[in-house]
Amino acid sequence: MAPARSGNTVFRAIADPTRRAILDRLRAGPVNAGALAADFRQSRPAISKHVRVLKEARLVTETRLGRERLYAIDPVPLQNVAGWLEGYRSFWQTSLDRLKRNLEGT
Amino acid sequence: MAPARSGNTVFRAIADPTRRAILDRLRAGPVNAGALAADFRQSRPAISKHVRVLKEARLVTETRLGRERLYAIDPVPLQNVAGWLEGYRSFWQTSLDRLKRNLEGT
DNA sequence: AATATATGTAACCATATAGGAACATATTAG
DNA sequence: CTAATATGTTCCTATATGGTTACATATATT
Repeated sequence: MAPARSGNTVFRAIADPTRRAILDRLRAGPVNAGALAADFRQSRPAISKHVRVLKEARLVTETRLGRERLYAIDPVPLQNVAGWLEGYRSFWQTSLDRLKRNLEGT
Repeated sequence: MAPARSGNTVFRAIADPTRRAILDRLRAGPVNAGALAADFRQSRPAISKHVRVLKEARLVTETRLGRERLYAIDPVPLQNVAGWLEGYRSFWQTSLDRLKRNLEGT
């Protein structure tokens, strides 16, 4: 497999619905691993591995507090995705315009 | 596996760098399968399968012209991703503000 | 010190994914 | 009709992914 350019890890990280849900959960504020896992139906190790992927993508930061670990969101790498999307914004604009024109009979 | 909510297929589709490259290529205009594959180092079947994933995500449309097939981009499903990102835009704004404040020593 | 708690890691499994070579199908050219 | 062309599909392989249970490690509690 390719060396996983840092850009790609973000796209890969958000590809999984559980990981997106974790990010959504972290938007409400930092939580420790146990509380986070409790919000999901998967096992704690499963969530732990998802968190690891998110950490590798720099989307989640970890703060150790005694035996606990607090996870918090870092949305900055998402700008990568936003940037990529920018290149398509004009396209879907014109797609919508075209649709609108068609609906209006030109 | 989960029933693959239509939203998720888009995230999954753009997770692969080759597929993003295909979309980027299609932004320059529609191409037929052969021309498209010629632009990549992978085999034609490999590209064909990537295109299939993109079609399932409704990101690519196919037009049959005799024995050729023209592929074109349909960026509309990307709005799904853009919409999801919106929920984070304010966050990275404040992240950057915080960084800026720190750099400015306040 | 001994026990309990919080959490990651290892080992293992099933399935998904990406890729290639060979084959099937459809359409156009001669 | 037959050959050539454009393209998808099948089959197979290797690796990645997501998940679980059992185990390891670190920190707190008593």
